Amino acid sequence: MATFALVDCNNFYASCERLFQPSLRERPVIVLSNNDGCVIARSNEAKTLGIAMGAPMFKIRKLVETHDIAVRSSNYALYGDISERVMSVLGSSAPGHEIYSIDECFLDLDRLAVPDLTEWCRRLRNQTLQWTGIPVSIGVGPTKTLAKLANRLAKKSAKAGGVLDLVHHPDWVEAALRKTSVGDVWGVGRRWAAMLEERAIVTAHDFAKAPDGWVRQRMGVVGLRTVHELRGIVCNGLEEQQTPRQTTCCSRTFGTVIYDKLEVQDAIMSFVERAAEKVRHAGQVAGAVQLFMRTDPFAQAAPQKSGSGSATFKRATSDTRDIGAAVLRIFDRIWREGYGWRKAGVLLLDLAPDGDAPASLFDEMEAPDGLMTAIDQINARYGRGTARLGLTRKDRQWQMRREHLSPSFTTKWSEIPVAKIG
DNA sequence: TCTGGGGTCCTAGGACCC
DNA sequence: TCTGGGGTCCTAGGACCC
Repeated sequence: MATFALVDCNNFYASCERLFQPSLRERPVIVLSNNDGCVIARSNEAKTLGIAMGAPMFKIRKLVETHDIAVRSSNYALYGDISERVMSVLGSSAPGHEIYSIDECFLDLDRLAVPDLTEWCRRLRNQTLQWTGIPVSIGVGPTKTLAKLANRLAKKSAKAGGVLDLVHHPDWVEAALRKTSVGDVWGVGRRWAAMLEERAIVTAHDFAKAPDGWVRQRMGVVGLRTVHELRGIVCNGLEEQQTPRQTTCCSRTFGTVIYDKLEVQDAIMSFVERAAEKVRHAGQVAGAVQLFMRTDPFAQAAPQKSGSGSATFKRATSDTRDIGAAVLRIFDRIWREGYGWRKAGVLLLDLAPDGDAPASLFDEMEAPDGLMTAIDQINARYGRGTARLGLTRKDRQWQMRREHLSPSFTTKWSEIPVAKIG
């Protein structure tokens, strides 16, 4: 039987924040989304206090003050760095692994010959904690979906000690399925959960028993795969080598509503810079670009509007100037005066590896002038944004709020923590 | 006053072709 | 005027994930 483990970092962002600020270990911690808008990570204590995932900050301010909850703006440079450390510990522990997200990793334990898998998992857990400072939970199952499910239970149950193995305890599977509500199954989101519950399919166990034809019709092949995986039939294998991205996006909600065209243009041009940088870093070029913008959906009284447009490049590119010029044309076309714009974004589409981008037949190849490479090198050395094209102005009113940002402990020399002895 | 950002995959429907 | 089946490609939108 196949044996998958899912290793999941506990409250990952909150754990990262605590890593370099031990004083946070005695306090509940929450981490906020971009713009300090809503809660995206909570320590256990914060969960116990009733802070919901995704709760808007302005609605829980009272709770935060009352319980002296530590608040942090999200710091992805820090989390990405810690994630790499955790993944390298996990990756070297098992015959095969797949980094599934910033805080999750599937392991292939098929070929791992150990007498007691639970014991082995406990040791991996301790080792990860010791080497990286990040606590993890481990679920083991015959499919990825069941490993996920086991992981949830491992995290919730006190006596599991952070590890639950459903492969070597097949008699636990049914109880595990009964204990899990259908909406907590991997692959079942809000919409489908509501649809299923309406039809008295409430637990993962109910779902696993649903007839194939019905599931196929209501939820397509994706839903059917999930049902099969709950029954222990492998539909999703381990994807060891990560496939290159097909799209890259840079979008932001502005710190405030913006009416001024140049102001919006400014923001958009900085998204272009960032998105182009990303694809160059991945060694890719984009075949097309899309721009979108919208007003504030929460400002119900204000007139709502959204706009978008796209352009295809004659020759795929990662040059900020090409992309910027195309986006500017789209922007002029879709801009509407008199609306309070709140969010915009730039998507780069049809990404392909640089080098074998199909040139159009009659296009003379222009040699790259090296400007982009030079800019990237300067920024890699002296920090993002050191060298930029003159596409944007200095005052950036659209910029997001990050009022609770922790230092870049691991990614900036100037902010590295200092240990004083004596 | 204040509600994130960045992805993937699948499906339905339209345009077009033989 | 009306009449068919079968295929591909593309796009928009909807579902999901973290």
